[in-house]
Amino acid sequence: MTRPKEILVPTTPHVEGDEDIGEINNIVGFHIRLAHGATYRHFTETFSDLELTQKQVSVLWLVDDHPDIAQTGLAKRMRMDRATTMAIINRLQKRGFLVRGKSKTDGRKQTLNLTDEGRQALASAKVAIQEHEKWLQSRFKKKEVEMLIEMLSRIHE
Amino acid sequence: MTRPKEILVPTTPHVEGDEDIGEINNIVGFHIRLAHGATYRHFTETFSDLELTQKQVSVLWLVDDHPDIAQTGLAKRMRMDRATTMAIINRLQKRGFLVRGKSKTDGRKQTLNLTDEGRQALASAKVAIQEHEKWLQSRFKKKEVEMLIEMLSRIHE
DNA sequence: TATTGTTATACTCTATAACTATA
DNA sequence: TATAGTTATAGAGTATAACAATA
Repeated sequence: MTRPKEILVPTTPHVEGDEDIGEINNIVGFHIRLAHGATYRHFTETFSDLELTQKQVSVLWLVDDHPDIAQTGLAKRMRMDRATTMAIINRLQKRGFLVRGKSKTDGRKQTLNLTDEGRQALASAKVAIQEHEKWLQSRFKKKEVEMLIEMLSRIHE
Repeated sequence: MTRPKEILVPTTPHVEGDEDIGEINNIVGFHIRLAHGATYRHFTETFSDLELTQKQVSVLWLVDDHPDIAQTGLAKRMRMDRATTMAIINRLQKRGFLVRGKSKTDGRKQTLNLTDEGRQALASAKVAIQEHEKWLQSRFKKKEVEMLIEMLSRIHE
């Protein structure tokens, strides 16, 4: 194992010759995971009646915003694999929330659209999302929310 | 379905009487999930040789920092369920990275400690984490990293 | 050749419920 | 009663690989 040449942003003071990368609390990835976990749990509680997951709501929302979107288009926006996208689409289709169609311009592609039931589910979901976001955003000032979104975007864009 | 009374932080201009909560891109939770996904994927690539997940590394790290820690102590620090913690511990034990012992002060509790193999795995993991964090933190100035961690902490604490 | 959708497969994370042992 | 660990179970997300149809 070769010794790393560069140690980036050691937010804790380092003793000369110290090759430790510091405390786990200074690891950004650690906090992203914890924050995601906390958000996930609160979301699940908020949505226990609706029985919709974060992913499923996001997909419904995006399909509603982009009628006739193809699965690959969805996959790109969600930063997901094709196979992963399929799994989620299948579940939503089974519950009658969306329908697959055939693209007129490209025989390989399919179109995705919400059913009336899907639109209704999305409307309920948006009410719950609002509550969920209130829980989340209550920790921040308006400016901070913008900053947080901007910083997170730098990671996933 | 009752109409929500309060609409918190609508970062897009709202038409009078508009009950829509806005664009999905203004939802903090959406960005947390995307950022987590991106981080997760990069982590997985970085750790493909070591065959360790984020959770597993975090557990190794925390056990190393807190010798004789009990599973519930670990669960608290990781914001995890007892059963979820068990599953992860079991995998790490099977690979010989940590050992369970008996607490001398409380018969119900067990102690967790790394084996030499576990310490070696952690050392390798920390090198990879460094690379991973470099990828992550390269998007930010040092001050921004601190801010991001502080804001994420408000969510999971 | 590349893209899109599909299927099969497998692993991790997550949570709930019920059980045992100990405090 | 409450806490700690355990086991069984189940669902969701993630990814890889291989295949068919189309561009």
